[in-house]
Amino acid sequence: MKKKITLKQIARELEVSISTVSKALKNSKEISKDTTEKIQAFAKLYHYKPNNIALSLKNKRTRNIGVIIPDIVHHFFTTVFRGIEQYADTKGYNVIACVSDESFEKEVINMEMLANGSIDGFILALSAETQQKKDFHHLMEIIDQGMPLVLFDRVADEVVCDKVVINDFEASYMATKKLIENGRKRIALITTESYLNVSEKRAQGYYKALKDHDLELDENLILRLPYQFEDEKKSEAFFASTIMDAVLCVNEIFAVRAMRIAQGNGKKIPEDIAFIGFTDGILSKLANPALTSIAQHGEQMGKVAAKMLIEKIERDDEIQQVESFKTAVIEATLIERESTINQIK
Amino acid sequence: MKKKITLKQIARELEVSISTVSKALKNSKEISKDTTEKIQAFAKLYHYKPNNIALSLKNKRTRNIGVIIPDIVHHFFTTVFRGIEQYADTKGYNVIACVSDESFEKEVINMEMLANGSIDGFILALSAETQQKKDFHHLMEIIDQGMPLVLFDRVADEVVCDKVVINDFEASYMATKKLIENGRKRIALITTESYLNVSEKRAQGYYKALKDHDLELDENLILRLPYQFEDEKKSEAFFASTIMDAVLCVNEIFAVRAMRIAQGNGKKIPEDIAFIGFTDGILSKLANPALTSIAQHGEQMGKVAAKMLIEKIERDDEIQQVESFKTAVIEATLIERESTINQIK
DNA sequence: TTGTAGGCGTTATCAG
DNA sequence: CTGATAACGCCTACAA
Repeated sequence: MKKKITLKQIARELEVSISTVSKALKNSKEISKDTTEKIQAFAKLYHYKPNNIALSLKNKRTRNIGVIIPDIVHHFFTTVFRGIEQYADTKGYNVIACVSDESFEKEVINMEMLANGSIDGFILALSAETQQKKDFHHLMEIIDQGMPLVLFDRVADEVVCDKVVINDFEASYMATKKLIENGRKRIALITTESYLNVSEKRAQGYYKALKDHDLELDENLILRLPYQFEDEKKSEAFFASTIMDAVLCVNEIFAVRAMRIAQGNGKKIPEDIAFIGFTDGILSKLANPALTSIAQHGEQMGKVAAKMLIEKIERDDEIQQVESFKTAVIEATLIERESTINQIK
Repeated sequence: MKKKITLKQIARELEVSISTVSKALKNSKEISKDTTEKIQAFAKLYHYKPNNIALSLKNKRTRNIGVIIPDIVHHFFTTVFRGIEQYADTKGYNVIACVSDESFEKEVINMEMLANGSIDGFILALSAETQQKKDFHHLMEIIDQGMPLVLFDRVADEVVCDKVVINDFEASYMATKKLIENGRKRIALITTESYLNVSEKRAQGYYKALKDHDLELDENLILRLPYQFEDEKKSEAFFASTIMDAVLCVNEIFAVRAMRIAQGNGKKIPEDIAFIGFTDGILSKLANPALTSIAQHGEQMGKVAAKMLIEKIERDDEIQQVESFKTAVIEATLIERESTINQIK
C-alpha cells in the first residue's frame, strides 16, 4: 500500500528543495530543463497529484459548492441537483449534497457544518419548516460572512441574495385558464397545507384565472394536504363528497394519487375529470393516463443557479464590487398529455 | 461583512497567544478560569468555529465521504443516497455526491478529483460502461492508496473490497416462481442490453425458476432494452409479436412502461398479463394498476454501506490490521400489489 | 538556476 | 498557567 506522495517526499528522493519541485511541476522556466524533466518523470511515475486540502487552505478556495435540498424523493429536486452537478462539473467544482428533510434544524446544522471552510458557496431550497417559522438567521449569517448564496424554488423575500424561481403564478394561471377554455366549470385545487411560497403563488394564479373568467371561488373545491406522509383518507373523502370536472395539483405526486382515487370511483380521465399537475417528472410521463403537467425545468434551474453561484464566487475573488442580486425566472411550460385531451362535454 | 474569525484574530484582540486561545476553547485545565471564560465569551460573540479545512490538513481526516452513483433518475440510487446521507449525518460526516452518468470517464475523473484529499472514503456503484469495459484500474489504485472503498449494487468480483448487494438471484427466482404458481405459463423477461451484473443475476434466477418448474426457456420471451434513452418502438414490437401471460422486469421503469403498452393493446392487468418489477419506488406504488415489485431496500443498503465505510475509516486510524473484506447481502422482499392478484385463468 | 522563509488555521509538544 | 515552535502540504516572494 503506497500512500499518496507529497512534494516533500519527491524533494527528498531527488535531493532537491521542495520549491524546486513545485516550480518544476508547474513548468516554471526558472528551473532548468534537466531537473524539470527529471522531476516530472518521477512525479508521473508516482502519480503525484497536489493535495486539495492543502490547496484549499492556501488559496481559501475549495472548489466545492454546497447544495441543500429539502427532500430527495421529489423528482423535481433531483433534477435541479443534476443540473447543478452537471454545470459545476464543467467548471471543475464538486458538489457537496445535504438533505434537510424539510427540517429547520437539519438545515441549520448542515449549513453550519459546510460553512466552516468546506465550501465556497451555497445553493439551497428552503425547508418547509423554515418557511413556516420564517426564521432566516442562519442564512443572514452566511450572507454576512460574505459567502455567496443562491436560493431556488423555495425562496423568501426576507433573504437578500441571488434567486432562481419559475413563474409559478403565471404557470398556474395558464393551466387553470386552459381548463376553463376546455369547458371545465368546477375546477378543484389540491395544494399543500403548510405555507410553501410556491404553493401559495400557484394558488394565487388559480384564483386569478377563475376570477378573470367569472367563475366563483368555491372553498369546497380546495383540498389542502400535508406535504409529506399523507394518508389517502382525506383525499378519498374529498373526492367522495365533491363534484368537479377538473383538478389542478401543485405537484405530480398529488396529481397521480388523485387520479388513482378518481379512477377508483369509476371516473374517466379526462372525459369526466381532467387533471393537471406541477413538476413534469417520470411520474407524469408514465402515469396512466399520462398526466398533463407544468414543466418546471429543474435541470435548467440547477444550471442557472450553479452558474450564478460560480460567477459570484469567482468575481468575489477579484474585486469586491457593490453587491447586486438577481432573480432569474425560468419560464414554466405546459406539457399536454392524455389527462386533458380537449374534450368539451 | 465580517469574514469568519480565526484563532489568530482572537489572540490579537485579547492580547494572548494563539495556543492559549486554542486551549481555552477546548476547556483545557492548563488555562486559568479567568482567561478561559474571557476567551470563550469573546469567541461566542464572534461565532468562532474552527476551520474545517485546517483541521483536515492537520488531522488527515476530512469527515467527508464521496459517493458516486451512475444516475440520479433511477429512484433506487436516490434512496441509497438518502440512506448514506442519513447515516453519515449521525456520525458527523458530510457526503460529497457525484454522478457518473453511466460513463467510465466521468467515473474516473470524479474519483481522481475526490481522491486527492477531499474525502476519507468512497461509496460507489459502478457505471454501466465500467462494467462493460471491465476496466477497474481506477478502483485498484484507490484501494492501493489505502483509501476505504465500499461498492454497492453494481459490483465486480475483480475488485477486492467491502460490498453491499441484494440477493438478486434469489429474489428473481422467487418472483418467477410466484408467477408460475399463479398459473402463468408464458413468462417474459425484460432486461437490459449491456452487461450489468445485477441484470445478469436476475436473469439467472429467472432461468433457474423456469427450469425447476419444467417450463422451457423461450428466447422469444426475452426482451433486452438499452439501459437509457430507449424509444418505445422495440417494446411495442415485442408486445405486438409475442404471446405472454406474465412479465418480469429488472427495474420499475421498464415495468411501468411495459404495462402502458400492454394496456394500450387492450390487455387487462393482471387478468391477461401479470407484471412484477424490481425496485419498489414511487412509480410502483402509484402505477395503475399498482405494480407488484421487489423491494431492494435502497435506504437500508445505503445505511449499511455507510456504516461499513465509516467503520473502516475509523479503524484505519488505529491499528492497520490484516485487511478483511465483507459482503453484506440485503434481503429483497416481494411486495404484492394489484399487478399480480392471484388469478389463475 | 536553486533554495529559504513565511503563511494559510489548527493542534500538540515542550519550554518558560 | 502561558507562550513559542513545529507540523500538516502547498505556494510564492525573495534571497543566494
